[in-house]
Amino acid sequence: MEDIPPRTRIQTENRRRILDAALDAFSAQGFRGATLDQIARAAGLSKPNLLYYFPSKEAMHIALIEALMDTWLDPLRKLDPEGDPVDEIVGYVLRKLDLARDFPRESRLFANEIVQGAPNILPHITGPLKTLVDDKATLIAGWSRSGRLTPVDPHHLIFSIWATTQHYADFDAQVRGILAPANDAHFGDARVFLEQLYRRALTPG
Amino acid sequence: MEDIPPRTRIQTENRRRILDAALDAFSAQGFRGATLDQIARAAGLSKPNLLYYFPSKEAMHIALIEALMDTWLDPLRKLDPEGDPVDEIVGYVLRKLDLARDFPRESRLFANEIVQGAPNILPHITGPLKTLVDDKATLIAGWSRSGRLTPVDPHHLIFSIWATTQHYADFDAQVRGILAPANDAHFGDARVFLEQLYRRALTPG
DNA sequence: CAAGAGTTTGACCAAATGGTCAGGATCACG
DNA sequence: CGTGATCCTGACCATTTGGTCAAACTCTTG
Repeated sequence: MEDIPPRTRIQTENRRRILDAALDAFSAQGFRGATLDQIARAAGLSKPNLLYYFPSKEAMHIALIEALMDTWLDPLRKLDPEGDPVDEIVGYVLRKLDLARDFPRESRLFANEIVQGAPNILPHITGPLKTLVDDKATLIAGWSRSGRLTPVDPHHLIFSIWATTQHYADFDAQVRGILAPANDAHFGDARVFLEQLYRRALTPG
Repeated sequence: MEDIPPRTRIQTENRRRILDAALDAFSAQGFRGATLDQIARAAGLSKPNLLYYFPSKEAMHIALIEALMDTWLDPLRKLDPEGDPVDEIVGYVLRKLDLARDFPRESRLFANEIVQGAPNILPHITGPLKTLVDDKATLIAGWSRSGRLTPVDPHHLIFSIWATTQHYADFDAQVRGILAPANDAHFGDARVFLEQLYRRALTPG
């Protein structure tokens, strides 16, 4: 639960490098697929040195996931009850898509964890995450009731937004294999498509 | 490439049991997370016996993925140029959702593979899969041009359908954690939501 | 039922892997 | 500059894991 904050500069810097290397490894090969040797090499440290900063491989994994959860849900928290419903949701979609483009490793780390049954974060999902989602679902339901948003199941709307946006990070290999783009240009097309999809589906009338 | 077909009844039965156990293991824990001992125990066979039927762990993985690819893309192949465009696409969505409900292990196996960079199936993705998708994208683009479908980027439409439907298999742990359903009832709600989402977004006018 | 093909297994192995530890190097600071 | 705290490492260890193999068992069929 409580993190003892790093004290020295060396600690700050080395913990950062370790977590960065570990994020590379875990997101690309899953928890079991990543090895300490590999992480150590990428971080430029020796294996025992890794274990000087983190008591175990699992501790690195947990540290990464906890750090992730914080920022990951930020776009959802920003859903503003005062704004225009359709604009708010479209804005959420686009912010989430930005996250997928800018933090694909974090997205894949999360995906790996959930696909394998969420062994380390089920409590978080059924706790704070569920609370937040239920809260925003109520907001969306209110918008629907007021007629400013097409009536939809709010939970499944949120699921669909997660799915469509994270898809570009998690299934990047497939997307690139099919589109064969030289760069990240396809994110622009995805932006246009998703905005249109949700705007048309959610605008009443 | 070429499979030597099993000859005896024992071979047929044991290969089936091994692949079933391997699918359980690989889909739940990824390729590296699954162990031969675990698969052997689940299949009710000894570890050396496993390796009598398959030359290596990887051979099991490849056999599973190849078997999967075949049926996985069937719904997309069924997109009928003669049908009503919106109905065809909605039908595709619902068929894909049925697959996610009925074959979640296969979906997760595929997800694990892609998230980790599709090391074993990139050729298939850039080959036959891309060909099929490009073909159907052309069909959808034609529907759009004829005015019977809202103009959309066909590739991203297909991606969004994959994402929203497979989400219910791949992120099952998260969906259940948030909805806390006692059974598979949420698939009914997903059905209603997705049909509405795509029908509203794609119907012209 | 004899015999060869097909099937199964216990014992074993090499490599990989997460982790430990005693001691040495380096740094911060009085 | 001395000294205690912090940082780092080579050597080592136990376990796990994918895979091998010779021998034994069982099934089929002439």
